[in-house]
Amino acid sequence: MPKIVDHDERREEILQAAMRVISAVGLDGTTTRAIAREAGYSSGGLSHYFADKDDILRSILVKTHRRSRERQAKALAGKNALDKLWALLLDNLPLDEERSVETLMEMTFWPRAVSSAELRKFQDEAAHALLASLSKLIGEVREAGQLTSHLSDADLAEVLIGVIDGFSVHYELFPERLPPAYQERLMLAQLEAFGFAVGALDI
Amino acid sequence: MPKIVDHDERREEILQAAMRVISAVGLDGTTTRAIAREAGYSSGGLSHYFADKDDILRSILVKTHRRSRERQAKALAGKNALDKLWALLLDNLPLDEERSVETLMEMTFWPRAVSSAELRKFQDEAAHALLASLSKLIGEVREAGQLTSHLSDADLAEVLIGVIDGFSVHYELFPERLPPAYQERLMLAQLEAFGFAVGALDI
Amino acid sequence: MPKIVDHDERREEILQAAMRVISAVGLDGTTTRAIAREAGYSSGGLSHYFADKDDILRSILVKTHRRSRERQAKALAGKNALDKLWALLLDNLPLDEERSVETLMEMTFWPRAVSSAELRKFQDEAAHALLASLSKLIGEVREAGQLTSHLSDADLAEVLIGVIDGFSVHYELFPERLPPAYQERLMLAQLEAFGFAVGALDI
Amino acid sequence: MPKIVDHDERREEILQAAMRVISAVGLDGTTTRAIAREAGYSSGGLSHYFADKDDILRSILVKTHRRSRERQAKALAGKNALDKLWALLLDNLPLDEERSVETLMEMTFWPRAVSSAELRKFQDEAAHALLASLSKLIGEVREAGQLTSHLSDADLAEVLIGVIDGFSVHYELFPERLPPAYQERLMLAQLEAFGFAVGALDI
DNA sequence: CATGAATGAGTGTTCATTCAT
DNA sequence: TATGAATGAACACTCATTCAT
Repeated sequence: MPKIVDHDERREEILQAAMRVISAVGLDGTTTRAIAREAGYSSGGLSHYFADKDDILRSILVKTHRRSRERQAKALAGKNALDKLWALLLDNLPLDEERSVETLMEMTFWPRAVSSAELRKFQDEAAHALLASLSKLIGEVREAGQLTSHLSDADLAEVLIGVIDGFSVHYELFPERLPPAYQERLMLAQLEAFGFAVGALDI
Repeated sequence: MPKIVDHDERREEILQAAMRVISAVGLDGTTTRAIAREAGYSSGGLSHYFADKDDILRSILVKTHRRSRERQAKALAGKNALDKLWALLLDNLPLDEERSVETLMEMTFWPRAVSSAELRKFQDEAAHALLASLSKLIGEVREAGQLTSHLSDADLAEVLIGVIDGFSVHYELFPERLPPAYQERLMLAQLEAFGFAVGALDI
Repeated sequence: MPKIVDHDERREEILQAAMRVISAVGLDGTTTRAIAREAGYSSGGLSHYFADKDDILRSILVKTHRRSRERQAKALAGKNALDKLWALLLDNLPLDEERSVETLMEMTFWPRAVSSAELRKFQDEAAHALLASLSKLIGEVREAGQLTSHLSDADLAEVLIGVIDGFSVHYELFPERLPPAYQERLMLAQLEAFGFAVGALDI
Repeated sequence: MPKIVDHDERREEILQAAMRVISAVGLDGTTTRAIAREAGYSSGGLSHYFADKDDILRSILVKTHRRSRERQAKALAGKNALDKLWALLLDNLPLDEERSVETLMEMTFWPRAVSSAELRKFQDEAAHALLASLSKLIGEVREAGQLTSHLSDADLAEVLIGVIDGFSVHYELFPERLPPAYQERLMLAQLEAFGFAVGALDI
């Protein structure tokens, strides 16, 4: 009997290792050897689990997005529209280690997406999905009489996603300037400023 | 008798060429040869003007920030506080080709800054400078009775810089989703939501 | 209690698989994994039957030559010298699938033999054996009064083996140009031209 | 002024080096590093002159065929059909160092051609060109009344090209068995056997 | 016996950098 | 100054081989 390993589990471990390496030295400084070493393999050991380097990188994004969707599904369950909106916003901010790493990966791939149609398409779809979710929730909040802004749902969603990604960048670069609690407070102020009934939030 | 060349001018040309290359193929795909060719030099010709590749990249950021400061100095001259604030915000958005390229460079270097203390320090100083400028102007606007928000100047500055960088990212990735006019309109709505007297703006 | 397998049989199967792989992708593109997969084994499974890759390749030649000898022994049995000669010539031409594959293997190993003394020795012995057989048969044909050429037996053998290998190469590269029937016809013409009594052949 | 080199000359030198390496260790054992070293370059030095390894290998064949054509053009000039035919046959045999190396290259690429359509096409065209030349000359010889064979021109050409390549293989593998003079004598016997007026040859 | 995970040397290739001209 | 030839380290990737299970 040969040693049997759980391929999905190994892939996950390797992706975690890859993300650690990227966090430490940047995407450009990331070599397959470094990933292999970090994951506890020798130089060619990753080939059992990933076709090539690009497969690893792509898989990081796929995994990150899937995790994010799953986490949000849980975070939003059983809430009213306003609380859902709040939960969705928080979930897209780098408020804990897990989301911080996801944010960093996202940000790391942004410049690459500029010159890669495939990557851009991937990011585009994710951005549209988030915008659509935000818009829908904002519409529901408005219908519930908890929003007074004259801006359209789409406009509001666009502003909110902007703040999210802006905070994300600044937090990754200067974590001490935007600690999680501060991000939350500012995001809440943002909602209040735009006429959301933040007093009704279940915080 | 050696040929006399204007070093600063040549350096500037080379940096422009480098930025064109980076825009086209991304920072990772950028080679010194490609920069040299784009600038009209042969492979080793840049060594007279830059110590090495890193020197070129660093210089792009230095130049970009200096240009930005100079442009803002002009844009802000002879205006009242509210108009200055508006001008400063607009100047940091990718509303024309020049600022779009600057934004792209900035964004391109973000992930590198995560793993480079030197780069991060550079970005940090620039961010603090912008935050300080914004805070100061916001304070002046408040003193002029054109701001009703109960948020602190610093908090408001932080939110505004967040929106700026968020829009920047989205514009570079999906320019058609956030055309300049739309960015302006949303930014104006943002000011209005936070109680700035946008009616008094000289637009 | 270990599974009992017929080693020789397994070796034979593996060699057949190896020859199929070589035919399909060439000797350079042939990997041990590909051979193993083609033979129905997993990656390391061949090690029970062959020491290493080279052992497999070497064995292909050994096997091919042995097969060829056995086949010729049958083909020549009970014939007169002229018919034997004809049968031997035909047997060394790629006139059917089996001989075509043998020919391809032979040809595949030719360039390797140039830089491998061991391989060259092997090929040399085989060539001498064939030359000797041809010479002997030619001598017998001549004694039987069925050959008028003034060339020596050895010279005639050398020319005939040349034609065989020339046709072999061309057939493997461009099979449609030298279909089996055409090869036979030309070989017969060759014999006739050199004064063999081809009319007496039992075709 | 930079060091100016003659690119064509350097390419030629590199190809010569590559051919030496191939002759010594075989095509499979040939690495770009070995070629570079043999040519007097360091590991990456060939990239100025060849796009990649395949470019080098392809160029060897192209060069070999071109050289062969040029040499034949000279060898055939100002001769009658029979002498031309003889010259063409000799020129395609490995009778001196230059032609021996060409033959070895040809033979080295044969097995690769089996599994490479591009390579096969290249070899096919060359073979057809030679066959056509031979056929045409044979026709002219026949018209001149110097050929009595009842075989068609094409059939005769096919047999002759077969002998050529057969001798080529055997010479490369066992040079001492088929020294140049012996090859010539056998080829002459071949012509005589097929009814060519070899007595009229200007040897 | 058979599996397939793991190794690690070796490959082709790229590219920042140096430097003689 | 400018050229472009040359270097050599680094990279992603392949693959024969080993070996615990």
